[in-house]
Amino acid sequence: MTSATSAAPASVRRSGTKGVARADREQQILDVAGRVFAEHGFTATSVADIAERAGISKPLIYNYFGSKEGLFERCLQVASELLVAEIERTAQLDVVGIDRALATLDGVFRVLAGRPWAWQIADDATAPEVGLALLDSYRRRLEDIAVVGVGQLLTLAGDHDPLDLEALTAVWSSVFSALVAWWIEHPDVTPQEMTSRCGRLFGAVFGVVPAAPDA
Amino acid sequence: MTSATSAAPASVRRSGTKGVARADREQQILDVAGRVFAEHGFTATSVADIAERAGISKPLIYNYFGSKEGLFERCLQVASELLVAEIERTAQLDVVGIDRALATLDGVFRVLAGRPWAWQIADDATAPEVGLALLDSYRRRLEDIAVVGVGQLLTLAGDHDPLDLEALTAVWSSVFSALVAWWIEHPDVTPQEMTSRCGRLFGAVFGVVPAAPDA
DNA sequence: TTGATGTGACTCGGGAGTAAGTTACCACGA
DNA sequence: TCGTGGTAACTTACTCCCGAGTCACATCAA
Repeated sequence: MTSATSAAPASVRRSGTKGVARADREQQILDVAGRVFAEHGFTATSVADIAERAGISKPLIYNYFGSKEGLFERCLQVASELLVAEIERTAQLDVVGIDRALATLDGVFRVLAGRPWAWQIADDATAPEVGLALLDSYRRRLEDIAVVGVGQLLTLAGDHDPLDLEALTAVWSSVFSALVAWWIEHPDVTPQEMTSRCGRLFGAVFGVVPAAPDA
Repeated sequence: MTSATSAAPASVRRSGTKGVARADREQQILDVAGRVFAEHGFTATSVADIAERAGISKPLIYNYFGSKEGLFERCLQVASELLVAEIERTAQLDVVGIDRALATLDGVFRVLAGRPWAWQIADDATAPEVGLALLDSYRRRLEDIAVVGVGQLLTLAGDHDPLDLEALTAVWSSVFSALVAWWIEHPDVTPQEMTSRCGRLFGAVFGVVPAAPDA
């Protein structure tokens, strides 16, 4: 209708707005960036690659996020808020022991559906200086919660060694990461299926069948 | 004679051999490189950094290893041979279940003493193309062994789901990595202490006290 | 003297970051 | 209903620096 479309260059898009609002575009970039950062790590990821995958140009990223580090920080922030909120919510529930672990896993799987990179991004060994502080506080908050659950288990077993607590907490975090990583490699599996799978595995390992979480 | 050397600086060492044999120097470079690669990942590590930490110059590394990727591959190879040999040795023993897991951990901790990077290097998400094949075959050999042990546990619990086996194997590998990583952050702890710590933790988690390995 | 060990000083490509321009949407007045 | 500016969204085409890889040469043990 509007006249201008008459001799519009059908194939090649040139510069100029595409009618996408800044907020939407930022969201889209964050999603792509999070995925790529999680896959290759901060250093091995190039801004040009993110731009290409997002179907935009590099300067737009700099326009919206200032720098590669700024983009990474925003990704971390998104992931942090998402996960910490969910895990703190689960920690409020009055379940303990294995059932608490399962409930936490279940919540995280639900939150992570569609953006599984949010968990992986915290394990980046190549994160820039500025991100380290954020990363640390983020990890610390998650570990503070894990320590409580793990501590219950160890106390129950009569183990009061603080280093044992520290080590087992690290192990538990790692188990969590491994399950998420496995899930990412099996995209067809739903969060619900993951939770019931974890239930089975916990049962086999601990020799008990935990109560099924409300599915 | 040569004009510039007029005021020959007594302190600064210039070029020329330092009397170190190639084999020794290669070993030294591999050790430094493995450490740095494990810490920062392949991409985030610069050859110049490795050279500086080893107290030599960059071209010597290229002279001995051809390229950054070549150096990385050699590191992988060293780590692979070291660990696969030890784990296959342990797999020959006729212990099963938790005791087998403990025996494996014990052997690996002993092998890793002094070069803990050998385990971490396999988890590099930024590894170059050429290293990927090597990395995969390396991981696969370790996992083939892990699968047997994990399979015993699951079968015992009446779980015959192949995906469960796959997931739990990934978890077990991850537990292994976490314990090694924790150990690296606590350099004072001896391999023997690590093994007994693992025994305690396993006991707490599995609710049984496993037989102590021959220390 | 010869060959192994070793280095200073380069080249060159790739990726972070930038300057300046281009296009489309959207008020607002006539 | 139509221009018409103003501004937000977007790009091309750069600069610049850091790090991989190289070359020619220096030193020393035998």
